[in-house]
Amino acid sequence: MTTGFSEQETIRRNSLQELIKAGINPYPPDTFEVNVKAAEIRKNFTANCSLYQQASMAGRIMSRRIMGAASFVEIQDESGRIQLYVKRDDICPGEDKTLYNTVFKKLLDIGDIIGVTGFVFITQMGEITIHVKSLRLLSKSLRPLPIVKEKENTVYDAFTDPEQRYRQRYVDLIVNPEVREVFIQRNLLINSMRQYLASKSYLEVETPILQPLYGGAAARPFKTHHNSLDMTLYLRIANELYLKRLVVGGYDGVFEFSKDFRNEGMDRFHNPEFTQMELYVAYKDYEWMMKLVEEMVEKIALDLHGTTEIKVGENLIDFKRPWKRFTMFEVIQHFTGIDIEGKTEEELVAIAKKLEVPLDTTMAKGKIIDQIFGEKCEPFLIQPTFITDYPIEMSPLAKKHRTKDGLVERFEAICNGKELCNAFSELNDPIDQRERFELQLELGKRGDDESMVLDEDFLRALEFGMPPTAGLGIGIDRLTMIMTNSSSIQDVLFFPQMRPETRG
RNA sequence: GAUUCGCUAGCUCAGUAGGUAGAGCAUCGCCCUUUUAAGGCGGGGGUCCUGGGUUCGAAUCCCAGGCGGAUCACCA
Repeated sequence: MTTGFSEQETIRRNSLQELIKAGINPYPPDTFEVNVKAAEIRKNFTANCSLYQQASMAGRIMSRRIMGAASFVEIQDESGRIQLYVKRDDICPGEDKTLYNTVFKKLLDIGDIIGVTGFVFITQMGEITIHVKSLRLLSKSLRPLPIVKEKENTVYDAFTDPEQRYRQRYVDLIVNPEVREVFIQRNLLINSMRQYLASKSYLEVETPILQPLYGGAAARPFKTHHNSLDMTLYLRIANELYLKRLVVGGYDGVFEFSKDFRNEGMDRFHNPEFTQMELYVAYKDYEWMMKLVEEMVEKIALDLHGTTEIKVGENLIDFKRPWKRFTMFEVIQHFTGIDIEGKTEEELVAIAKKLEVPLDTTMAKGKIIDQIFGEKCEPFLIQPTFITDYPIEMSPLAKKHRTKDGLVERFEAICNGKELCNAFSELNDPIDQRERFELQLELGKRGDDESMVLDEDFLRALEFGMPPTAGLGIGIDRLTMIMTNSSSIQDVLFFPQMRPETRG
């Protein structure tokens, strides 16, 4: 054979032809009536009960134990696995035993999707099982599945190669049930958050992903081109500036679950596309927003786990309100013993050097402080903690602090050593905003390739007047990682970004 | 991008002075009508990631490249 198929693939393709010859459509077009799921049976069925005498269910064959004229098969549907008992004389009541002897035993394989009807009973070994009365092929599988076995909570031959798991997520989902669970949790999390926001009567909106100017965050963008307009467009790095335009427009509470794109390095916390939820509420400030974040995240933990305490790696993280709060200066003093308040740029450089915090020449005062915080404080903040009052230089969209010179009304929540969200009292003074953009342009000239660009239309919107507004951005992938105890962002994305597959 | 580890059958892995490859499961054949990592007997299956080099001979040693993981740098 010069087909390029493996032995097992060839055998399955031959079986497919045999099925067709036997008059069986391996991919039948009609519906199969399912009246119960595996988990439902396993949950409700007890010895001698009269439930599920006419069970009809469909799923994928995951294992087979053939004992001559009777067989045990495990099939898996969306809800889990259940055992089938397939007896020759039951599925072949007449003289013709072809369905069992040939079709079932020879032509069906692990991985095939079948539909069965029968009654539920419990075997001598105590396993809840469907005694099959009829069996039908619903879809033939042409590739061998990895066979994962388990006994006494030990898993054998687990499908673990991360490259294959991420590239062929469908296989990962079939054979690794805990993976499926992570994405169910992700969906519950998003639903919980959406429900919380909807209950406050905020409006869920959609804003452009393709933007002529990228803004709202400090990051490098992806660049693309629109043919008809013959213009450069950028994939959004944040939705902040568009959402604020909507607040100018008169919506007092808007939020968006958004895919954002940043053209930067990848590691276990970063994928080029990721999901954020951004929220803007008029007539509120960052103090108010902290309360909202605590309440919302606590609710999510309760909705997902029924408790505020979540095990993440070695740590037990408690989302119970209220969370600890420190100002940026306080937390730096706490971890380094140095009070950096009121220090000049030169003094800060010296302090960073003393603390062995690496700097580069493009870093101005704000970035140096952020760097010290990132090196010396952030990794050690395990329990959810609000850090407040950031230097103005690193927050060009935040409002100046009402009492503290040189600072803005901003907070981040840190959890498990990583930023969970970022929020501030939004800058709504258009004159100040223009000056801040101009400062960013200066930083750009100095070599900071993440500095923001000036958005004239956004300034025009602000000039019409934006109410005082509190804004929030919260990383959905990061929050999902914490809530599902996942150590890599790739484990909470169905299809993490990968280089193209190569074949030698 | 840097450092480091890995890449051998469908899956998980072994391969030990360099002598042209092995196990378990899966697969194929036979036996077995309540088994469960079913069992018994027998069989097949591999561009050893790719390309060079050293050598009589390379999965194994050397060089270059590909892909992935981990750590670091930038960032959420």
